[in-house]
Amino acid sequence: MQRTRIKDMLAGETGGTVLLKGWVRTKREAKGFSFLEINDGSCLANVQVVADHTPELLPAMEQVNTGAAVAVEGELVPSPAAGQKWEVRAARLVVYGQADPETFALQKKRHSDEFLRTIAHLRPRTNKYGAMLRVRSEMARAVHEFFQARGFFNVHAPILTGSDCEGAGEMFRVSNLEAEKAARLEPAARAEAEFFGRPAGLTVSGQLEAELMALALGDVYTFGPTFRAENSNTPKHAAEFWMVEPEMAFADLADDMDLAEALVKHLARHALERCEADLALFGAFVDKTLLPTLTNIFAQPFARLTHAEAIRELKASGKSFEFPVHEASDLQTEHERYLCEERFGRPVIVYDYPKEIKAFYMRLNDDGKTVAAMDLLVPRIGELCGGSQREERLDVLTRRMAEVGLPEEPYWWYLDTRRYGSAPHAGFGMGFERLLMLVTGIANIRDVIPFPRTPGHLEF
RNA sequence: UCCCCGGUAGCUCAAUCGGCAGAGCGGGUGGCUGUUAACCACUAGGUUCGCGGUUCAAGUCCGUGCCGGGGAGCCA
Repeated sequence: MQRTRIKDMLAGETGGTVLLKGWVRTKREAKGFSFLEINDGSCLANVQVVADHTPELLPAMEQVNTGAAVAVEGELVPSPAAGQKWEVRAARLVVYGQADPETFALQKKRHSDEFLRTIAHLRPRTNKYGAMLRVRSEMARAVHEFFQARGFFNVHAPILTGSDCEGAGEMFRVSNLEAEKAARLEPAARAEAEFFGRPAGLTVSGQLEAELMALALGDVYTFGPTFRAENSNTPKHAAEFWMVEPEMAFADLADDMDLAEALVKHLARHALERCEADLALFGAFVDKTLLPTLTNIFAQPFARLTHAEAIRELKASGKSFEFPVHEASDLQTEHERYLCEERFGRPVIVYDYPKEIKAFYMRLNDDGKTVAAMDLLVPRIGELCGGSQREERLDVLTRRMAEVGLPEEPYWWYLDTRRYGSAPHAGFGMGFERLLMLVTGIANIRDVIPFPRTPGHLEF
């Protein structure tokens, strides 16, 4: 007999014989029978099993505790008691794996996020993390749906890279050499001994490669892991995270902002429509304002203002910020939060930043002072997307590289795209975990990825 | 990396001025009950993060290290 997932079982209108397999959340003993709450991960809801203490069922039932993996065969019938529509009257009970109640870490009570991080191998079996993982999967699907419906191609950027200075952050070194042997070699000899014959690292961004693909396929996006060796210890940074990076040929900054806004709106709406039960859990126990916040995201256009206008808004606010507001500086976290949480009460896109505080590949505006960059800021989290129109003019690009002290040689292939058939193009990066923080209300990036990698943490 | 706060039972926390180490939940045993964060009674459970110091006496004070959280920077 085929097992029935709880999600399908509870959605059905008729009962009948079912085979149910899952993990016991709680066991309640009564006189002559027991109640089991079973969860199989297919949805947030458990199904209640009623098992009489018959000679066939009792021996197995005595082995069952919270956490055990079981199979139950029985009749799905309307429940006579309040609390659930259906329940299963057990005819057969098989225990696949027991869970010793003396040592099993997950209890029926609520656990702190900090504790659950120390048992990341077991936390998917809790309501909150099960819900997060289902939403995560659904959001990944929605990202692909969004782009593919718009004619974007999914391209796979390399994870191993030889580009030493992509500019987005500190890179992890990758080597197959034994550490002791490598340490004894001179730099040149060491590079030669490396697997790739040169220093290698893990990618900090697929953007440059995505640009190459966009200048051939038109509209593309990458969706893959990204690595930053920054010693960042904050609720919104991880050393390994997943990033969505669309890149569009024949597009300018306005197109870029339109795409980012449409993407975030689509994902917020999709979460509300397709993850209703799981989001209700987050709305009830994680962030009471979650559902209004998400609705508000697609209810109205995002605010858009230039960096200079943002500075004026901040100065006119009359607020005393810890960090002074200055025309030549990037916005501080407190500034970002003021703009989207207080001043506008919705997501905000800030664009046209001073060139000094942005990367070399961003397109120089006609004023010669600003670049066509944009940051999409959302309440609570701050920067969700960061992007720009790319500098497509070879002479301007090489001049900018010289200004910031970047050698041209390692970027010969990048510059080649500006020599041959260069075209205006634009794109951005969206941190997938930050999106999940927005959509679930979960406050720490370590809790929206199954096994978070942060400084000093490589367990699991 | 910098600033602030914290580390006590399996978990969440309390312990007054430096003076006998506590509670709830969870576990075990028994009872009761179509129960549903079940309930009632009893019970076991401690290197108070490590090291060093002050003191008659340290969970508590001092120094130091490790770990965790929050804020900042870096950014997605």
